[in-house]
Amino acid sequence: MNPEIFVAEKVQDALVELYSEATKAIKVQVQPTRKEFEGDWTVVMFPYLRMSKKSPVATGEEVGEYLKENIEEIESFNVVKGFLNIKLKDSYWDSLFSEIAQTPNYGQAAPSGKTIMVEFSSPNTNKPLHLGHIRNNLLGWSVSQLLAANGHKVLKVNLVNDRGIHICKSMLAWKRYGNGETPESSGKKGDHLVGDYYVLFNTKYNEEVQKITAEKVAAGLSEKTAKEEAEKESPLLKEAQQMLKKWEDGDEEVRALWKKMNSWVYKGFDETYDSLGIKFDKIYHESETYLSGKSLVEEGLKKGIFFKKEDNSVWCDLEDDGLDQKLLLRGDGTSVYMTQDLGTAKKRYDEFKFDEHIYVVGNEQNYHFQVLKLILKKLGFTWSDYIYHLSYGMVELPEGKMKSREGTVVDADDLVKQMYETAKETSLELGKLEGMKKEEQDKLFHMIGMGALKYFIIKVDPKRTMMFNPKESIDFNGNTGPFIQYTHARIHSILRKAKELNAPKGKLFGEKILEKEISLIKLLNQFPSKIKEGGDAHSPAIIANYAYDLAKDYNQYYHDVSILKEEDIEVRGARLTLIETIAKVLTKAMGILGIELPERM
RNA sequence: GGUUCGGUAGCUCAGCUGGAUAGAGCAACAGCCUUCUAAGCUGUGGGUCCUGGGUUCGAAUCCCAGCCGGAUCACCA
Repeated sequence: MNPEIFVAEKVQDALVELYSEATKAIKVQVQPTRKEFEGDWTVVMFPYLRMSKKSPVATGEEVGEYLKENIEEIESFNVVKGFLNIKLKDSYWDSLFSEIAQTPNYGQAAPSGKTIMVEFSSPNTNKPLHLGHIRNNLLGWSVSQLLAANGHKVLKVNLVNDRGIHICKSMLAWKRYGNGETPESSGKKGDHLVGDYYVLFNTKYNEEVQKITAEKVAAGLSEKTAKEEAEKESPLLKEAQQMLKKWEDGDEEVRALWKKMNSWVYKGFDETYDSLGIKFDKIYHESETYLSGKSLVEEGLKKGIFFKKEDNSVWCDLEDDGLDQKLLLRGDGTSVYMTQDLGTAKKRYDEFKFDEHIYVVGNEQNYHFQVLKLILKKLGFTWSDYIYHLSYGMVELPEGKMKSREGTVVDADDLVKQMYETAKETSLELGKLEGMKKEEQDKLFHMIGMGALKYFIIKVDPKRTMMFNPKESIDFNGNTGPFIQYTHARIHSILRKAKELNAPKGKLFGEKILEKEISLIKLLNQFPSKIKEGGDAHSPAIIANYAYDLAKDYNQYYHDVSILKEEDIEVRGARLTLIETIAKVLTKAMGILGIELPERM
């Protein structure tokens, strides 16, 4: 049984026995004893003073005395002010440890029977992925793994935004200025090639706008109105809009080009996903879903949930819920973003009957999801309560927000490459990889580079805006992925040597367990509850910070104790099992975050 | 203006279901490699936990008000 619950129960019993049944009304709060005091668990006595009618110290003494008399597992106690510190016997920790060590796949919860759908990534196909997408992808992936560790069946889905004016802009620029350039002919990655034409479109468009504005200003218009008009009148933009219209009408030539350029992009995306270690169970394309949801809106209109305006557009009034009116269908009957999302949500529910649907989408869409849930609820779908928007903050640079127009975006592929290079440089400098094959080294550098990047991003609470400084780059020392990877590698180094020495594992500490060992066991014992907590909070950051705590504690232990030189063969065996268990837990924890741990580095 | 998220060390971040003297890492400084990998360990310095009230035996944590910053309130997606 979990020691925390064990202590809580025993204290509760003692309170009832000593004072009154009424103490049951106040839940016993057990917390780990601060390390400057002696003991394992601390119970605060203040809430029970009314029942005991004694001073905090006297109450603590009385409860402690009762526990020591009656509970076999309790070694001793002390009272400081109103805090009752309880120390459990070494044998208790020893047997708890052996239980943990023997649990296969420790930390993995039993199947819950629940199905959870997680939508994440959801890129546009007109430009390559950047740092913001990386945060999204890493969050989506690790949350999925975290939910799986909680025993849920997880469906990872990606909704690719493959149609719209943005891709038409790239297409138009390519057609007009591209000379038939392809990824093969240019040697560029497909998504970057298409992205370059998107940028080119904007450059040409801006030139055009500037020129027209100047003409209008010369004709007597004010700077502001001239610019506004120019932006609308730009022939280039009009052409892109026509292209979109043609696309919607199924124009063969436009569709063919669209297909071709998107296929380049997908190939590029696949490479990026691959380097990040990300896979999906299902990929949706907006070109297939963008018309859905209309029938839902019409249904709601019939039921009187929505209303029509003079121009035939359909709206939902959310003013009673403290929000505004929301457009659901344009005057010409075409759908908007919200319409599609309503439609796809229903389709997905009908298909999978999910118990929860998580959308990993940036916090700029908080309003959208608030409205989405509300409208689904108004339409009578009770499962709207099980939609959860995992909202995350932007990644900012020291200069401020990333802006594609100003060229301040941090490209995902560049960053991955840079991480690899830094890992390589650092590793070679330290020179610990003699005798390792080139390919293995390459794999390792990628593992370390990605470990650094992923950990850096995941360890921050999702809802916070986070800072990324490319100049200082990502650290490899301290509270980082490589630190944990390194810890793991060193444990394995010891285990390898132990094997050579034929040292036995699986022994028990008996009475020779050290304080530091007990605190490591306590930490190991927390793992399942951390997984639960992280899952509830939808925050893999909790797991990341836990893994660091464990690795950090291990490192201190490592410097205090010689495992292989320990003469007592029982103790040595127990220690080997302890560090092996730590390695196992680290592997599981970091696996949830999508970070691999090497056995050598 | 409405809604919403944030404000903790010079910097990046933990801690927030109320508990004892608020923690890491980076940066600075001082130590530790014939000993299981020094991507490590030990130590020093560094704080009006945005401000002001309130609740409580006890508030970084909960409530209220205010200040600052982000996001959003589109016939874009």
